[in-house]
Amino acid sequence: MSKPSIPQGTRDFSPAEVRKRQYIFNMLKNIFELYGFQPLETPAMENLVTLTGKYGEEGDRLIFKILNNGLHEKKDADKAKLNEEWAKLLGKPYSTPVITERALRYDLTIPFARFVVMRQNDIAFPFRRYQMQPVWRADRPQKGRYREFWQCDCDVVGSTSLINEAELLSIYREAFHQLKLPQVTVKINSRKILAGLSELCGAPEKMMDITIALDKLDKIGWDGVTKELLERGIDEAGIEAIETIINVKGDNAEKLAQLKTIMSGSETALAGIAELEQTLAYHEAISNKAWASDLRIDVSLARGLNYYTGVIVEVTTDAVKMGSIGGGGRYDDLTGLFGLKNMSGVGVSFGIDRIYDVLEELNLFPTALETGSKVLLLNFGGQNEAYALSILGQLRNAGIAAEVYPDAAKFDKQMKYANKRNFRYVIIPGDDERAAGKLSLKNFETGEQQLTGIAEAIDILSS
RNA sequence: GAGACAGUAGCUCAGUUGGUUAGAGCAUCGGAUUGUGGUUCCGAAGGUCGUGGGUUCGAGACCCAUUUGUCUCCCCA
Repeated sequence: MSKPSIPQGTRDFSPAEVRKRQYIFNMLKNIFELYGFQPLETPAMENLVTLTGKYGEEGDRLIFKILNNGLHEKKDADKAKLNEEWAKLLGKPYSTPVITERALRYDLTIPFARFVVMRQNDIAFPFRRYQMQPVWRADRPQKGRYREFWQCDCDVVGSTSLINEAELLSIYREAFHQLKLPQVTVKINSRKILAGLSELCGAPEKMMDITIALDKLDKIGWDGVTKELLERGIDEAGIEAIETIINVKGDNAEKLAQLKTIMSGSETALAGIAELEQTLAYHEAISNKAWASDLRIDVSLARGLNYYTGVIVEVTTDAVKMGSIGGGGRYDDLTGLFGLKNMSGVGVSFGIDRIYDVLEELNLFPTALETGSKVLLLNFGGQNEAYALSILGQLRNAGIAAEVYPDAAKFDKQMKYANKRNFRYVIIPGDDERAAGKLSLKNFETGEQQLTGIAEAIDILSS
């Protein structure tokens, strides 16, 4: 007999783990609702064509494809076709509707864009929605990386106002503040500054190369970035220009002022700088001084996804060695991929599995999360069992979460069960109690026990 | 796609340059104790040592292959 297992990179969530995850989900949901976002859910699977080509070459390889079923029902002609396609498939990274035409959701943004295009006539724009669902990636799992993980996304589509950016920054900072996550940095940058950067170093067509190299600054340092820039065909003068810009120091206002001077030769960069300035001003107006996170302009922030066009954001914590715990940005033409032009959107995503791992590692979950039933009724069988059931019904009618031990097992066994399940009270409805029309109520934290009437017990349990 | 490490009871792990019948803790079940748990004591059950081959008088240990998992690079949340 082989031991059961689950697929690599997936996890079961025990009752205690689910409660902790729900603690995060509920907190985020409340914030999203407070900011006027509406819930949305989309299918676990999408048509493959909806997803392919949206996440870059690397992303396409990481999409989980679903094998068509019902193959046994195919006619002979289809079977021949099938064999032919299989032969092609085995050779190279190739896919065909004969073999697969559906795939598991890779993120929440593309399905959202698809939804917006499909329902464009019903939606009141600007449309603000949040979505908390699992996504799947055929990546190699490692610390903080899973093949099935949840994203909590929050996007506004149909408005170019930077108020949206400012509000999303607030949502991030409010959420991490409420979760009490320490040493959080919300990094902000603009794709337009990166585009301007590539103009200034004389290689506007190399923007992707520059951003990819620059994104690794934290990991490989400036020397490593220099090396990578050279490999990607940036000349010495260009690298020097990049270095000047990267080395801009000071608070956000000081950085912006310096960038304005250094990058005055690029209209694009100046537009990006103005965007950040306005975003920060809006954010200042709606933010709360109590939020502990650091909101910092970081010119080296790049972000992988290629559809971002304006402001980009990424959230990290220095408290634990972990990749980013959230990210997002502005995409001017997301729905254009599905034929709807001039529909700008901006959104952020919370990586709640990583947030969970960080809170767990730092022991930051509230201790009172493990609730569940408050009281267990012991079972003495026969008429006592019937008596216990009548009490059980009365407790539940009074809104008290209660359970009865389903078998007339040994007293000791039932008590041990109550202890292990962390019940706060145990009710002992035995012969004596039943004869008196009362019950024994034992407080499992203090060990105290008292004989009371049912109404009085309900009073105690309700408080 | 590339690399490092690991796989022994349900779980976490010991296991001496290769030497009788492979151990512990926790969990489970039974008993001391058929109305009093969390902190008692006694006992029982539980193993093709991931799989296949090889070296050897002898392999849980050494070698090769394979598989699964963890981690790192790449990329990402």
